[in-house]
Amino acid sequence: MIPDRSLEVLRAIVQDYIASKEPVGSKSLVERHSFGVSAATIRNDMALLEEEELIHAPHTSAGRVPTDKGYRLFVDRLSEVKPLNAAERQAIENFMVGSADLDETLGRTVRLLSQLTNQVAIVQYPTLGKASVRHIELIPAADTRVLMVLITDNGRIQQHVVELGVKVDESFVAELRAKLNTSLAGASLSDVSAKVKNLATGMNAEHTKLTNLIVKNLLEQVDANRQEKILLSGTSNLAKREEDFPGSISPVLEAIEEQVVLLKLISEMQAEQHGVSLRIGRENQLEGLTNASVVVSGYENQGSEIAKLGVIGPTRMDYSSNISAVRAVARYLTKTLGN
Amino acid sequence: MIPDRSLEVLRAIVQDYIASKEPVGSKSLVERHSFGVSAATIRNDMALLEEEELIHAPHTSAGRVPTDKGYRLFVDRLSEVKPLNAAERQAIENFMVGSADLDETLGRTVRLLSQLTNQVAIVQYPTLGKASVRHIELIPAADTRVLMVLITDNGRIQQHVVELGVKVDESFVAELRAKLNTSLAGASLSDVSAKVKNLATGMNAEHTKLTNLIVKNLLEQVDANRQEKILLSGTSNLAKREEDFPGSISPVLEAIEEQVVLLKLISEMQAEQHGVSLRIGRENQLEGLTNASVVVSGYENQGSEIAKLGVIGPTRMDYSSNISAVRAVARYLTKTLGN
DNA sequence: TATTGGCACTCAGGGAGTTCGAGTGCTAAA
DNA sequence: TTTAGCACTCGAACTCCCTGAGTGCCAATA
Repeated sequence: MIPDRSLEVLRAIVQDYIASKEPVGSKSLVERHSFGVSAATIRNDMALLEEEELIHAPHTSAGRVPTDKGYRLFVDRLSEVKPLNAAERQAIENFMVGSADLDETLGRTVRLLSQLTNQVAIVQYPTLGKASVRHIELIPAADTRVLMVLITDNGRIQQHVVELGVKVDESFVAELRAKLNTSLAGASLSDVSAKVKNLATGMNAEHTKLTNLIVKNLLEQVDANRQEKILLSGTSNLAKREEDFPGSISPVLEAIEEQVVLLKLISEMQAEQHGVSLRIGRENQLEGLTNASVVVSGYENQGSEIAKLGVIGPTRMDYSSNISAVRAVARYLTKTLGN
Repeated sequence: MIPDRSLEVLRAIVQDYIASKEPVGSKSLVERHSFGVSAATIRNDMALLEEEELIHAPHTSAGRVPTDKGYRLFVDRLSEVKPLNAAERQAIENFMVGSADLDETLGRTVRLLSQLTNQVAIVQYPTLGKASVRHIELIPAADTRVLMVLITDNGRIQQHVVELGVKVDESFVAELRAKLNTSLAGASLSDVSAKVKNLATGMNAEHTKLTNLIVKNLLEQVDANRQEKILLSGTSNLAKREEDFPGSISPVLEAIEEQVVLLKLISEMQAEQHGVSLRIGRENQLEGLTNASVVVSGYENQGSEIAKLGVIGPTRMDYSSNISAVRAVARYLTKTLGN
């Protein structure tokens, strides 16, 4: 395999490159680090690293730049996670304190994360998948419409207007509301479908029709699991790092504006070591994100992971800091939701 | 005042500059437009326009570029609003059809607007100001908490978790819910404060305390009028027009990320002619938006304006098209909400 | 008085040529 | 295996120069 010193050289290259944003050459490397060998030796090591496609020279007479593969090896084997400093911890505490409902908590979280990392932060709303029903509300909203509100035990509230086509009878709505809550309160979302099946038995034709319509909408809403929501913050941080994205930042912005794609991406990411998961450059397999890395971690409520949060930045990012920030914020959010 | 032909020259300069993105000179001007006079005459007119600070030369031997003042005169007096073409109308129809609730409708609207104009689109959520209460829901959410949902007749739903500090009695919550709805249903939001004043009379000490707590939260929510929400879309369009923003697009992105500031800005804008309102460049009086223009229009529900929508782009934008797009989308949204 | 042709002048942008220096790979010696 | 030495490469930065679009002004003209 690759000898130890060569790995040290890789580590040094990644660190210097992140700090200076300039391709790093053998000479400056021996100056800044004490390898105890000469530049020529380092050059041999670099040749080896290039062979392994861990680094790459932009042109003949230039220094080297880590490849995606090089960054990957770096984060997996060469970097240690930087613990947050006191100021950062304090910032987290301050930011999260006193948020009342889910919307506000997540809103604060995403802003916190973008400020902490100076990257684009994303926070996914809790998925309904493992949650259970806390309450269902039916509220006549206009002549022929009913507003259905579904509240789940992870604090999420979904609302949807159901168009019934005919004028609704308030007392019937109240009755249906009671029925739904009796049969569904506490039920896990995956069980809703079964439990609600025979709700209309014993009703007259019109009421059966209405009930089925509402039930259909309820199931849609439960299933609409995939229509997840994402919060974004710190887009302007991308523009500040413009030079890190060859060409233009425009495709990057486009990619992160496509919430559906973004959701798919982070859903696919499974936690690796350190409790975080990351995709580097082309690993994202997304056109616009070839020069971007994504760091995500899951956050939990009641012991089960409900959704993810993370940051997106240039492949040339400070992985140690960002990983620890994402991890810390995920933990704090889990803690906050626990109360 | 400024003679007619000089104004024609200004119009031509604005149009050519928007199309070509190059400073426009006297010669190319006479080539592209039939003024019936020579370039030298046009130069005299241009000197006049420069005197009036309507145009400006980036450097001695370059063509001219409109100033903010020049654009202003152009939109106010020289441009006619381009009607949308059939394809655009069709796009609007297609986009808006079949959206059920407010969230979805506004979400579609903002995406539509950004696609139509190729600019950054913003849509403000309906303000509560002139709305009235349709329904108030109180739902025990955890031992010591109650979820309060406020539904207004403009379709907006606000929710908030109230921490009561003590274990709540479900039947009392139901009773309070009934009371609130009896006294407030149909009441305009500005009347809520008065109508709710004596709600706690006749209750025992603990219930009085709880009631007041909930009422306090309700009023906060009603007052939290200013905590408006804004939807954004098409941020990547900014990056595509990067060259239109001298320096960097970063300050522009920062400005539009500051929702509070943005809200203040568009709230201040009062409709001028054509039913739209616009701010050009420095008229925004916002650091980051000195090279940006904002076009907004109000949309309505039940005959009164409830909020605004619009686009943000470079001062060098196609005002005619953008004004008509904003206006059309605002109308369609009003129509959609009317149903 | 308004318009025009003519003319000298300006200056950003682009291309060509040059230098500079950081960086490389290779080789032969330690 | 490491190192010193050396010839070589090539992007970045600089200078110099030219070009051409554009200007302002003036005297002649309609």
